[in-house]
Amino acid sequence: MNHNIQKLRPRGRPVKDPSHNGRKQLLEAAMTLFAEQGISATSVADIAAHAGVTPAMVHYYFKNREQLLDAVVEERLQEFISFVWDPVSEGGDDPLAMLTGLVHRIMEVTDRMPCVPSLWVQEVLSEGGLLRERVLKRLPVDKLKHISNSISIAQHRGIINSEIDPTLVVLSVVGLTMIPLAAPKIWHRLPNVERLNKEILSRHVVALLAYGLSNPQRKHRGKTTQKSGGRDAKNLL
Amino acid sequence: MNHNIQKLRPRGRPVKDPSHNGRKQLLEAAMTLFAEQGISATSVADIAAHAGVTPAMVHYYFKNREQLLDAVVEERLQEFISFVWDPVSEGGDDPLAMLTGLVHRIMEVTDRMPCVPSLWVQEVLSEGGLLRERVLKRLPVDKLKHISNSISIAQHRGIINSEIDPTLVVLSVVGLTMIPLAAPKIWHRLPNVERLNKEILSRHVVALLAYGLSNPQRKHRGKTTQKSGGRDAKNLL
Amino acid sequence: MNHNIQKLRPRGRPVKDPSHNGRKQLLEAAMTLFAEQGISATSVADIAAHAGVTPAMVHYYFKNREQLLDAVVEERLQEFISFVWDPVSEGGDDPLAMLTGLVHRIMEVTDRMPCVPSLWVQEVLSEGGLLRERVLKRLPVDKLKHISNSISIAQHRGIINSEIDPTLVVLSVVGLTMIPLAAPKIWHRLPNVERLNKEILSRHVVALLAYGLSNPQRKHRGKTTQKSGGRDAKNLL
Amino acid sequence: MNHNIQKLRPRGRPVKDPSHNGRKQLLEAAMTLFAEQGISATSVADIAAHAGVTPAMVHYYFKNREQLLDAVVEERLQEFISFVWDPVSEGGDDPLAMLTGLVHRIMEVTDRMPCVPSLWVQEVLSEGGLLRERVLKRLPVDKLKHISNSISIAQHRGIINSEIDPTLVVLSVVGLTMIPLAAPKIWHRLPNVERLNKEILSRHVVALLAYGLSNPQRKHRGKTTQKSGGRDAKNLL
DNA sequence: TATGAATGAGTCTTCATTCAT
DNA sequence: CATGAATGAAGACTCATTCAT
Repeated sequence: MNHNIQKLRPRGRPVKDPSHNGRKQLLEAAMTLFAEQGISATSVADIAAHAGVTPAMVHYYFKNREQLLDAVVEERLQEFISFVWDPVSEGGDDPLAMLTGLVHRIMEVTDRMPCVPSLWVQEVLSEGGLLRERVLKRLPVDKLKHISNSISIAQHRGIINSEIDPTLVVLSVVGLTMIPLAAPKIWHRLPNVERLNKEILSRHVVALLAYGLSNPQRKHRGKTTQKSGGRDAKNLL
Repeated sequence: MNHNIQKLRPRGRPVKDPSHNGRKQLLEAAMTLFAEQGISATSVADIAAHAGVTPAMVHYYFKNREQLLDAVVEERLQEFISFVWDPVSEGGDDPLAMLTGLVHRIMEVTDRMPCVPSLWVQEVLSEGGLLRERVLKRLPVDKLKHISNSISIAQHRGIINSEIDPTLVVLSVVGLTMIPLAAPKIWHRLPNVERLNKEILSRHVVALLAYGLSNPQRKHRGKTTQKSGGRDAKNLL
Repeated sequence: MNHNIQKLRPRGRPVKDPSHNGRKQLLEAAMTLFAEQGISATSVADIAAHAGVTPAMVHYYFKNREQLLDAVVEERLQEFISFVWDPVSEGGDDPLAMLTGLVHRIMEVTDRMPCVPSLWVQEVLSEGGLLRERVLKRLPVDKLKHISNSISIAQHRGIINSEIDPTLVVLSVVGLTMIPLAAPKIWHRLPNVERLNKEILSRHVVALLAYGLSNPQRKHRGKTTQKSGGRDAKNLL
Repeated sequence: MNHNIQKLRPRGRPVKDPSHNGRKQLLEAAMTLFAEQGISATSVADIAAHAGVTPAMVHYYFKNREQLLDAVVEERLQEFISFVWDPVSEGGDDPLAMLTGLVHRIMEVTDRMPCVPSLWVQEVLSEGGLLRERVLKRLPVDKLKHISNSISIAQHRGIINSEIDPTLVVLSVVGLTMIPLAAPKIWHRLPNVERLNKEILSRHVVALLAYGLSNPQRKHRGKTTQKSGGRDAKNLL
């Protein structure tokens, strides 16, 4: 408004915080707010305010709300997907190893990108998620297939529990990891759960995937269960 | 508030379908749309249109958008919670039985209330979920505690895998069931997963909880794992 | 809704509070709320709620919001006008007597109709007052003229202050009485003014009209007034 | 909050009149319409239309209807209050001089701010006036007290009519000036009152305050006043 | 690069009014 | 006499978007 003040400053590049990259900050603000409130509940003005600029700047950098969402996927979620999935070699054949690898990498990458789980749960996994289509196109379908195929094979060899559904396993991994990571704040309020400790979560999920609740060290396992069938989970304990 | 302008056409109620309960239909429409699009993305007008009435009717029956959300929780989600949790007796002491009970009841009740999982994932589990506070107040904290306590005890007796975190188990059950139920449409698009079959899902989750991927009928289990500790899941298969 | 209960009661006149006249109560509620909040700020629903009935009843009795305003004027403000103006005989010729009469009757009638001053100030005197047209038609123009004529004549005779504008006098009376009566609650908040005491107000206004601030008993202003006391404004002229 | 629909036509700012300050014009429009119709009867859209912009602009400049009212008080009525009251020195001790000063300044300032009297009558003096609280906080309580105290003292000295209520005098001044100024249009319709002439009104009010209807020059009321003319109300005390 | 002013469309909510019961 | 259900219009406010500067 007060243009007189401008006149007193040197021309050319305006006085500016050099460590300040508008686009990146806006993308960061968008990620944060989208994760906190959901995309639909976050206005362009919210994002601008959170980054300390005017809403017009959001359009300057991203043209569109729609293209801002594109950028979120291309520049952030893609990184997440790559980090988690790239190491899954399609030649590998130990399903549990592949799955625990997924779990560990999900834990690792969410240190750097803490917004992702919340975003993923709300905007990818949910029915009307605004990023779903965009993200689905970027998932490594071949690797997903490879995992479920490996599990099928292991089941036929009697190595893996035949009641497990091979095509649901990756989804189970996602559910087991992303849900607790998505809303850490909430779990304080449940009894005994204090802060979400990622090491504990990681160990918990891996253990569950490996043996479920059953204690793999228990002696009597093997023979007895053979008879009684062991199939009836209710007899486990 | 200029109430003083003469209106040109008469207003009021036209013909009416006699078999028709406005409030219930609106609540149903709200549930459906909230589950499909998320609450923030669903306008009062959307809901009204879906129920075939004018937006004003939503305010007639619910006064507020906020109170519509209250009604969703009080009249729908409470039913879900009760159905799933009421049978969990605090005297019971077999954790796996309690958990499989939860799983089976979640499957059963979502036949009648197919919108719930999507709603739950988006609006209860997510960081900024609009129903979170409302729902959290209605969760049976004592029963949650009871389950985690039972697991702890079973762990000390060597019956349950000590790497499992007792306080995370219920959340794991939620993640394992709700995520696949929340967005059935999407999974067609992943390889091999056609329609979500609840029986298969149910068996899968129960199996995972009981033994994880490991095959409970395998003979050599027991002694070998005792030595190697079985701790390193990567060595399992 | 529950018509079965109706069947059990005797037919004919329904069980009803005999002292309950819907129309009158609604009119009363309307007066009260119009005075408190202004007409524009008062909805039909407000009025109905204040009278303990449904908004539809307001339309049952008054057909229209507009016709409710008509009723307020015809059945309430007309009474006020008549009470205040009817005794002003067009044959009388003592202006101050006529004015003090107005003042006293305004005070008297507002005991019975405490809402009127507020209504008058907001909806008759104000630029866009919603009752203005309706009320103006009912003012006794002849009597207004008679008063200003009487004052003119008295001025020519040297009896009345020549700087007084005859046509503004009645308006001055209105301003002097109605403004303090219109918002009694507010004046507590000004220094020293506790409750509005009508006797004090009445004496104040009459005194002001008679002599203004000047002390009629002051010696240099004339010996005669000393005797007659000058206290009784009615004796002034 | 469905922000995700593609819009068909571009929006944004079209041509613009360069000689034009949006905020000020809106405030002016608001003053005018509030005075004409009352605040409750004036919609944001009315104000915008009167200023030749869209309703959204009102929210752009004032955020809120409520904050628009704040601005009216802070930026307009405060000016009025200051102009009228600032010159009232708390050291002065001639009550009538102070009052006639108030009258003259009210007349003067309403030339520049013709909307104020109507606004004041409707929204400050009236029971449910929407500006009442805001304005009351800004009245110079000390000066009000000072005036009523001065009158009390003068009454004890026998200089001022003892039937006058000191605390009601300022309110009387308000009623005598504001009511006629508030609705000038209406008074054409009463007999003889053509256009409201401020000089006449001013002289009328001052005369009324000084001597009421009584003629200060009347012989029997004192010889002295005959000489001094008595016309100048300021000489009264 | 950055902003202030502006807009049309949409959202939530309230309102006066109607009418079958 | 009384109400519940229903409506179209209008109210306040928000939003994504544009553009001159």
